[in-house]
Amino acid sequence: MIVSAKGRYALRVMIALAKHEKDEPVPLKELALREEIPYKFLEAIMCELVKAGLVESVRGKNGGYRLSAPKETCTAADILRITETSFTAAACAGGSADCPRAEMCPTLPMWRALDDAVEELLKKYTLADFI
Amino acid sequence: MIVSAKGRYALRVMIALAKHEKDEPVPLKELALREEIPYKFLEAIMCELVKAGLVESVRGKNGGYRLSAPKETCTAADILRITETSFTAAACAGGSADCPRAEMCPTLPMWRALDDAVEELLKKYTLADFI
DNA sequence: ATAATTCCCATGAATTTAGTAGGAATATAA
DNA sequence: TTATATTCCTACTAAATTCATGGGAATTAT
Repeated sequence: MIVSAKGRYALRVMIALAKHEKDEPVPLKELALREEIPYKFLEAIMCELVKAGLVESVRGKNGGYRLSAPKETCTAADILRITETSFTAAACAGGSADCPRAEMCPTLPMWRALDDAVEELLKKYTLADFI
Repeated sequence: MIVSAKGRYALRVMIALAKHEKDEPVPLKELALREEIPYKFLEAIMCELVKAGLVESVRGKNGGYRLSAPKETCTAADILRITETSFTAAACAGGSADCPRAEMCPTLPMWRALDDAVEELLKKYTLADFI
């Protein structure tokens, strides 16, 4: 029930990008160095962020990454939803409830409520708030 | 960021014990069978619950387990705090903040707030509420 | 004594998370 | 056009954690 390193790295990198006011993209090399995140691991994370549309990439020389939306509109929830393989408290609380006990499970409402509470809280923090 | 099987098992077993109105203890064998939890795994879980004082054990023949407090006073937070090896959202948010970045970490307040929100919510659910 | 039980310690299997490696594709600039 | 800096893609390995099992000692009612 802990946020993964991947998720924390992603948040850190997004904050770093948010701090970078200029329009020129920031290369991975620089991000990895400055934020002390393993280069290749971060590469995989950036790929997910790009696919999710949170970040834009520019290929080739002088390329790199930049936020694809203003820092005021990107929330911690947006980021962690992508990096956390399971963003829910209990697997059964998710949409694909394959738990055979789901029907009569007395705790399901609690897991749902927990998910909602977490989501609500994380939505309150935008990248701008961290700067 | 998911609640472990161990935690869910623990909650289920505690609910089962709460349902058992009689004063006689319920043996592990019966609990494991009824709740479809691997016997030996549950044994380890019960051991932790006993050590934490949530459950009383009676050894020897006709022995077993029973709640050590009324079902109205034991909350989901009490149970999960014990079974989840990390009950916090981010390791750094815990008391033993060994993260070298803790000083200047912009996200720490969020992790703290998240922990608080989770704890508050889980405290609202007592064993009695699940029955 | 016997049987039913909890307790304790050690080990193994499965899954997930974290991190690494190599090279193809793309774009800039000299 | 060639060198260089970059992202993108696929596969793999290592480490950690979670889940589960096994064997037997201690305890207690009958």
